[in-house]
Amino acid sequence: MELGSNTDNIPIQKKQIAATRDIPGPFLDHILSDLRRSGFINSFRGPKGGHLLAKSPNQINLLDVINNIEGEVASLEPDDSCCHKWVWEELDDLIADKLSGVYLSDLLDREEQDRLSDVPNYSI
Amino acid sequence: MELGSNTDNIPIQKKQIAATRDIPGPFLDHILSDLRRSGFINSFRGPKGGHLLAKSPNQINLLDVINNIEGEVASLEPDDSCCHKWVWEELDDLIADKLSGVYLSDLLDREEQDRLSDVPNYSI
DNA sequence: ATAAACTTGACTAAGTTAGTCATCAATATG
DNA sequence: CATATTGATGACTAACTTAGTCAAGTTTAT
Repeated sequence: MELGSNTDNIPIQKKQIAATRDIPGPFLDHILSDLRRSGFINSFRGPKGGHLLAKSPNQINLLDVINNIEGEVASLEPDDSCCHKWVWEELDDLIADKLSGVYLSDLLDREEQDRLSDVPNYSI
Repeated sequence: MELGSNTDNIPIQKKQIAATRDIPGPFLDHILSDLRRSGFINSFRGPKGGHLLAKSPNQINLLDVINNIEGEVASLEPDDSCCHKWVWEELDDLIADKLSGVYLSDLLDREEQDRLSDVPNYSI
């Protein structure tokens, strides 16, 4: 989200992400590492280093992110003859369909929407 | 499933369920206990005791079973203002919709279907 | 050269799941 | 009415996952 909301091409540093999104720094390392390995972000070392989204937010959907980072949503083995597998397969398909239709840009839009509708109250 | 496939009104014993469905006896105790507490089955003690479904298989759907036994599918607290909650809410609704449409009778039908189509092969 | 940043991997604590095990409670039957 | 058969319950355990911490590195702008 933080990288997606960054419109200029200057890398954003871990410290800023951690502070803004309230994620412990050392844990954020792992998240960034996962995103990097999966090709969602590019990272740059050294002073003035940081992280940039590798694709546009409207080309990144939740199914891709989850599949790449946590392993397949549908974690049933093909040869798994467990009873009633069909229910879980149908459910997996449903979930995959839903998630593949939600893009990072949707999350960003919604966040902006929520921020705007959060009307400040000045009454005493 | 085992209780659902029982058409006469004679209670089925834990031992038979454990053997047919390949579930360790002591673990089955817990499962039966959960089902009993949630009102899905009635249990009878003593010799000739056993377990019976409390409702007809077409009145038991997966959402009810899961909600009663494992707690709500949608385990988000109402006051949880976590970011992007809306995605998970929409997903929860989708899953609940799907599961509420799958009845124990559906599982039983499908199992019977699979059993029948499992054509034995007598070729040498 | 050096300090600011990212990189990696080993470790840990809490929570969940799938069990085991011992003990108790109810009841059909001789 | 004794007793074997069956279910009921709760304390415990092992494996796995998740959300982290921490201590080394490596890279690079200045």
